[in-house]
Amino acid sequence: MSYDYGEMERKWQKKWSDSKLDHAERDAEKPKFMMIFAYPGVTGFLHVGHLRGYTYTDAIGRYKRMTGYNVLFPVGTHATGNGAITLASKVANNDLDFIDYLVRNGCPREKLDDLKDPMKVVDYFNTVYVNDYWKRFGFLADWRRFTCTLYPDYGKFIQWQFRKLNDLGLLIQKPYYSPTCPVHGPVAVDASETDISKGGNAEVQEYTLLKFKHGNEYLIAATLRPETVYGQVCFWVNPDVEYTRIKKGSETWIVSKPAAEKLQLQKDGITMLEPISGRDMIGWTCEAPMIHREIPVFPATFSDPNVGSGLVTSVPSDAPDDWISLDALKNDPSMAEEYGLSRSLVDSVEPISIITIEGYGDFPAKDIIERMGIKEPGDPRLDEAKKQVYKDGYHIGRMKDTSGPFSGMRVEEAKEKMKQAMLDSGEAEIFYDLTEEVVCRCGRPVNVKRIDDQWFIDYGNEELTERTDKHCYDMDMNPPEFYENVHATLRWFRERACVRQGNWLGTRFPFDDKWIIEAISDSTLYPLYYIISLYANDGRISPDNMTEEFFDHVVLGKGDAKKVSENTKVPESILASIRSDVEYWYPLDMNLGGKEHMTVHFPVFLFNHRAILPDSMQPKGILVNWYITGKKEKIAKSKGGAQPIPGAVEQFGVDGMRLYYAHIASMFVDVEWSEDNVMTYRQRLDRIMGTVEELLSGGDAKEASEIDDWLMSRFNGHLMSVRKAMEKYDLRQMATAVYFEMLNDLKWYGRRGGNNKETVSEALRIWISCMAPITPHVAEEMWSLVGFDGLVSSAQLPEPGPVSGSAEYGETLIRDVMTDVQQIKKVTASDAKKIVLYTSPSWKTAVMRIGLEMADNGTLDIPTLTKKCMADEEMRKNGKAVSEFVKKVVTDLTRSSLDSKRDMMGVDEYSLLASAKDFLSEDMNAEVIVFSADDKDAYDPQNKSRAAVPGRPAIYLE
RNA sequence: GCCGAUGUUGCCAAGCCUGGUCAAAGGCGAUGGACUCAAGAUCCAUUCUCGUAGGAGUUCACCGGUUCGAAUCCGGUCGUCGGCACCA
Repeated sequence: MSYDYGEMERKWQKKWSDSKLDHAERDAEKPKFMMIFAYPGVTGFLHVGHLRGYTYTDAIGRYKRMTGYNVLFPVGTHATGNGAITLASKVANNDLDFIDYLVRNGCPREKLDDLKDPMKVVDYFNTVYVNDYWKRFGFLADWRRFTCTLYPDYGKFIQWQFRKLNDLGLLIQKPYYSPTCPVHGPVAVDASETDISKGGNAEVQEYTLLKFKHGNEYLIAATLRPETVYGQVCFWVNPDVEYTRIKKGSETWIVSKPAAEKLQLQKDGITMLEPISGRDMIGWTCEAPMIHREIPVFPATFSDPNVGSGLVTSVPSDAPDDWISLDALKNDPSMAEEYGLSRSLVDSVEPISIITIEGYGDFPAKDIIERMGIKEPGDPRLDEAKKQVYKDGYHIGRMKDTSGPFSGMRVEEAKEKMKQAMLDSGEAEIFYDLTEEVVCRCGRPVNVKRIDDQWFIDYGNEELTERTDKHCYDMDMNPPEFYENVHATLRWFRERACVRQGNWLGTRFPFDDKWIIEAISDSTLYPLYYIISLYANDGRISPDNMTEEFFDHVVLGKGDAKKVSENTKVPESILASIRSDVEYWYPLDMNLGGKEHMTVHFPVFLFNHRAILPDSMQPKGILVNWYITGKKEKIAKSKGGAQPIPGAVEQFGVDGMRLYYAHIASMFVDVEWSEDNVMTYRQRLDRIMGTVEELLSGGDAKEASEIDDWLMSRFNGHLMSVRKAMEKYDLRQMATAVYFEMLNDLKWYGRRGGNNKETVSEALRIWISCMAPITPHVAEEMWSLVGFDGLVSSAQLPEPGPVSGSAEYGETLIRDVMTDVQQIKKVTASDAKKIVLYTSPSWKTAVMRIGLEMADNGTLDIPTLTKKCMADEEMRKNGKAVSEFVKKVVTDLTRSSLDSKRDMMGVDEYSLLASAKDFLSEDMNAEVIVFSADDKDAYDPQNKSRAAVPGRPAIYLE
């Protein structure tokens, strides 16, 4: 049996929309709940992983709606950055893989021409996200409020946000070092390669420039390892390279020509002087920084004028290149001769051991060379050797006692300290360089340039950090680990570059429009904007109206309404309405996002709220969800290999997928996508629909019986656990109760002959209401099938009625008996034709009752209970059996919950089993006879009745 | 390396905070049975090991500790995953 979910989905989505369920309007009568999921970046088609978090959001919103809240659930997209530009350029360049990806995901071919324009790309995906994903999934989002970070009105809001940050002194300017094309300015260096034609994987690396005094000029070496200066024994110059002198302030430096050009980009007051050949410098001595020793200048061909300064200080102990080059020089007398170096000078240079690394000897460089079998300078494996020894040294190394005041420090720490010491004494400077050659798409070389006027948001501000941190304690964050860790993350934040130049989409920086506000910084305060976007979208206000004064008024309540109205040309009534909306909806109650947001988006979201908005508008909750993964790796949008959403929806149905997301795992673990798993959820929905149909077509017992009490008690219990679970947004626990436990209970109800119309109807009302948050379409379908009024989506979740332990206990007993019989059958491998049950003798029940009373008063122990029992004459006759049973009862009562025992005592087991005789007999296909163990005439050939205790009838099979 | 998360019975995944009712929920898969000409779906049962009476034994990454008692608390080790900044 299979249902047409597609038709069902369309039908109910239309009804929701017709009854404006998706509209959220201020309603002072109702408590509000405002929620969002972190809007996605416009970078391609979404995959089944994204819908996980979105589905949680909608389900939570629907639940809140059904428990009395007025819910605002707006959506939008984030298109800032170069994503859309990249996509557009791929289309423009006729990238066949990419075009295939578009078409495979449902993009019509005739649309392709349009998509050469980045803005059209954004529009296209905005439509796809809203129509093909969110609406298709049945979300009750308020579509009228949709916004995108590239909309002009959104831009106005962001500019206002930056004005406020500036007012608060949180915008600061300081130098920043960025890869820059001489013509196009700063460029983005990343693998997507929109700005550059070569070098997408390059990174900016920080070198320490060390100054070696020679006469009244300086040889400049660049190093990544300032901590090794105590091991310097000589200096390398490439004899075949022409270097240059430069004027740096009042000093004269010697560096390679490319280095001189790069330095001009980063440092002030540099002028080029005359060149000098490397060969001429060989045989000089110079004074090494920090250690202030004269060291000789030796020839080395490995030093590359394009890397660093083109000059290298030599630390043979820890640098494989240095070790092997020194070795070569020592072992080849002709080489020394060629450069006029004396034998004794060369021999006098001995490596100094400076760092101890576990697994290495005194000279790590030597060890690694030998281990890798490297024999001579120029071996390409030296690069790998260098990386390895650097890495090990940095992470696990310690400075030996040859390192002066830095002796004993961990390398990691010594590195910073030594660098700082040399910077302070003027013996060193900082220099940035790229790890590989980068070429702009215009063909010109990209180098690191100092930008003096880079803007930052000062997240390092102590006062702000303190206040934000404090607010976090008042928030509801899930998982709890995030609540714990967010404080450390907030403290870790420093200044963050918030604007950039170049080929990017985004909002212009309000104080200098050569800058564009970057992607993280324009997506921090945006939930607030959804309240205002409603008015911008329907034309009641336009971007021109949205001045600083306007936002100050509607968001912060500043200014006189009349004046603001005059200045902004927005009617007073509109201003008042927006202001009331803001006051009603804000703060945001829940912000849901994927785990990648924990260290970036969520903290800046919190910082900006705390900085700009008053106490009453601070966010209340954050919910983090984990991923759906592919085999082995995260399903990435960019890879495009994941199953397209529309196809998945076709295959599994929206509700099947929604149920899958809700139930497959806790929100806080990654889940591997598996079509088989999703399919089983779809089948479960089939089964549920079938069960409802069966229940409706059943007869009517008129009189309610024990099984009806049982079912209602169970359902009330489930209803309570559903509410409890949803308090914590625990959709999984909720789904377990609704789609598994409740279904099983209904099956059992039927199996036990339950068919009272009223009970069934009441149970279905509860059941279907509980399904509405997660599988709303199926719920609506069944709701109307049963004949309930209106839409379940706008109904209220029933309040749970009483739960009766004793009503539930009876069925537990019957199931236990059935399990035990199965168990015995299995062990004895027999197929019993006759099943005899013996309920507990009354004296055991009496002992249990007395024991329970004592446990209630806390006076339960073995001797006292024994004494109390022996006071009874009847019991004394069974003396030995009683004392043994007392022991059992006492351990039993101390271990298990007293409630369950109380429920047990409230039931007459004999009549219960007797009334279930027919059912048991039929179900187990055997004759069933029930005796009380008190019955002297009972049929009991093996004296099994002895074993009977309360809650556990004895069983005899034959 | 630093910070964080995580390791449960064939697989997925609850339980862990708040120790006992835990051989450990639920789902998937598998096996047997019912239904069916048959397949699928559905329903029932079983699914760590042993066991001709409802029991016993050994388990929750590994080692050690606390406790009358540990999957749960503490310490250590190993493995896996994520973040480490201008990237959304």
